[in-house]
Parts: sequence; structure tokens; C-alpha cells
Amino acid sequence: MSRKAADSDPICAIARTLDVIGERWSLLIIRDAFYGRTTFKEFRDSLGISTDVLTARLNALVEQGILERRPYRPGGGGRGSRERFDYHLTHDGRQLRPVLGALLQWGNAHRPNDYGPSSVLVDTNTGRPVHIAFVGEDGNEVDTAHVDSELGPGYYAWKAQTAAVD
Amino acid sequence: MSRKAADSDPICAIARTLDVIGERWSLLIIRDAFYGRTTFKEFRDSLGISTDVLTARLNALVEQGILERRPYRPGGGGRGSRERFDYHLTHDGRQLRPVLGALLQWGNAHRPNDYGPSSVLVDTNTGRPVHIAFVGEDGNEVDTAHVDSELGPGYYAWKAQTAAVD
DNA sequence: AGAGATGAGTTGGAAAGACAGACCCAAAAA
DNA sequence: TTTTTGGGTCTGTCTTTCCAACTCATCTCT
Repeated sequence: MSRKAADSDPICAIARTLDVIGERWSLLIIRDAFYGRTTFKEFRDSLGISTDVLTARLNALVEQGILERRPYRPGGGGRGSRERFDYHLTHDGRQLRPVLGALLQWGNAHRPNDYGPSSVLVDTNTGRPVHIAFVGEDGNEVDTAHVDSELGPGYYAWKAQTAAVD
Repeated sequence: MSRKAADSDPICAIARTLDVIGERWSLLIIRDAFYGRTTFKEFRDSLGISTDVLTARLNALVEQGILERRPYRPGGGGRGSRERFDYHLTHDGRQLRPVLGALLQWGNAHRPNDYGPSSVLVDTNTGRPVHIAFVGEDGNEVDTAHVDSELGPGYYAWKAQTAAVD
């Protein structure tokens, strides 16, 4: 993104997140990274993205701390072999899983394909399916229809700050 | 989006969702709609988006069934007053709340601003805060680190189908 | 009644981003 | 030795975005 929203919206966490992952291919690259793909070739083959754009996106995600670029030696790595890189999710990147989960769930529910869900999320401890939901302080699920936004402390702090400038 | 991903990826629900809401301003418009904004002017003033793009985005979201365009009469609606429209979330649109919630939560956690969270999500029944999480069949929260993707039935059905074509 | 102001756009031109495909270089495989 | 593979860069075209100016019908103020 990196439009002016970044400074006109320092206050909105959604806008800040979109500045990191809102570009056209970013979320699909991150999805692939969750599926275990790591190399340039794997991303290109999977996405059919043009190589210049892929280069740009990978570099941007590395810069943003979502992916980590790691050297590796293909084929076991002889002594003088050329350095190659692959891309792995960082901690911040792995925390995007709920974003992907929410997108997946909405797509399966509201834009189904003819075959049924092609990927499901499971609890690795039990092997049983999981879903994305709002959860209250007591740990109980809250129906999405009963969730609403309220202004938080940061809004009032920011408002007091900027009002002082006027 | 509306690149070829739509047909190369009929199989991926995330790609299908991004075809609906992946354009540059779409999610911020939807965020504003959740905040209660409805008119062209409210969106423009809030986002600072250029008007031609706003027109295009609103029309696209209406076409996708995320927003509904409703006529209203300004100033109470005299007899021959010009028709005006505003935009409201549809049912499908309202179901995007978890997507926004996940983006909000990631931004607050990993890209904090100097003031603290400027908006918080609450249960309208209790007024208490809620958060986004993965939940198992038993209704208990599952740690994101213990969630993984598996291929679903749709993947195998699709694969059998396309293998038959070869 | 006339002079702005307002809401919801349309139009035109410049800049940025995406796309497709050709090309490149080093190492590994045949 | 030739070919293939991985990871790109470079070009040229096409699409999207951005910015600013303009429109047009109503509403408001004087």
C-alpha cells in the first residue's frame, strides 16, 4: 500500500496491517508459505505470478518482517556452490494465520466452489477441525452478529494530542 | 483482483475471497461501513480516496453482493427531490467481520501505534471485549501455533476431475 | 430571487503497478 | 559438452491509481 493512509490513519490498526499485507499478491504468497512453500520457484509455479512482481513482493515482505530470507545450498551443498535463498515465515508472519483462516472461512461459506472445501484447518494435537470465531473473556464463543466496535483508549489519547495542536 | 487466479485457483477459498475484497481500498471501505458510514461523502472524507476510485470500488462491492445501494432523500425527502443513494452492508458483507477482526488484532499486536488500540471489539450483550481465535469442535479456544491446514474433500474431488481430463 | 454550498459523481492526464516474455548467469545434471 | 534449473533482471505494454478540474441538480443563506 504505502499510500497516505499510513499517516492519515496511524490510528487504525486495520490500515496499518494492510500497509504490510495489502498488496495484490502478498496474502497469496503468505498462504503458500503456510502450505510449506519456500523457494522462488515454488511460489512462481504455484501462483503463476510474473517474476519481477514476485521479486518485489518477496523483498517487501522480508523488509516488513513477515518473511525471513535464508541461504541454503541446493542438492546438499558442495563446497563452492552458489548461494541460494528461500523464504520462511517469521514469528510475526505466523501470527497472520487467523487472517488467512478468516478469509478461508468466508470463501468456503459465501463463495463455495463445485467441489467443497479444498483445505481445512485442524488442531494438530487432536486432528479435529477448528474454525475462526470471536471469543469472550470467559473463553466462550460469541456470535459475530453480537460483536461491535467501540472507540478504544488510543483514540481518545490521539484526539487529545491532535486537539492540542489546533 | 480479477486476474487469472479466479480460474487457476477455483480451488482456493482464500483466492476467491480476495477476488471479492482484495482490491486496494475495499477492506477500508468495508471497515468504514462497519463503523456506520453509508454515504459517498462519508467514505471519501474518512478515507481521502479519490472520487473516481471510490465510485469504482463501491460499484464493484455492490456487484459482488457485499454492499447494497439504497435510495434515500436528503433533507427529509420533499416531493420532487433528486434521488440519492447510500451503501449498506449486506448479510454477506456483515459476515466479513472476522476478517476485519483478525486484521485489527494483528495490527494492534504487531504494529502498535503510540497511543494504544483506537478501537476495540465488544460483545453487545455484555459490553465486554472479545478477540478473534481458533475454536475447536468442543467450543474451546485452540492456540494458533497448534493449527495447521490439511487438504480437504474438495481438493481430491477436483483432482480426480482434472486428472480425468488429461 | 440570486449566490454560494453540497452531494455524487464524470472526465482527462500523469504516475505507479502488474503482466508477458526475452534474456542472463552460475551450478548441477545428462 | 550441452542442457536444465534456480533465481532472478530488463523491456514494453496495459491497467489501476492518483490528482485536479468540471458538472449538474438540489439546498441554504441572504
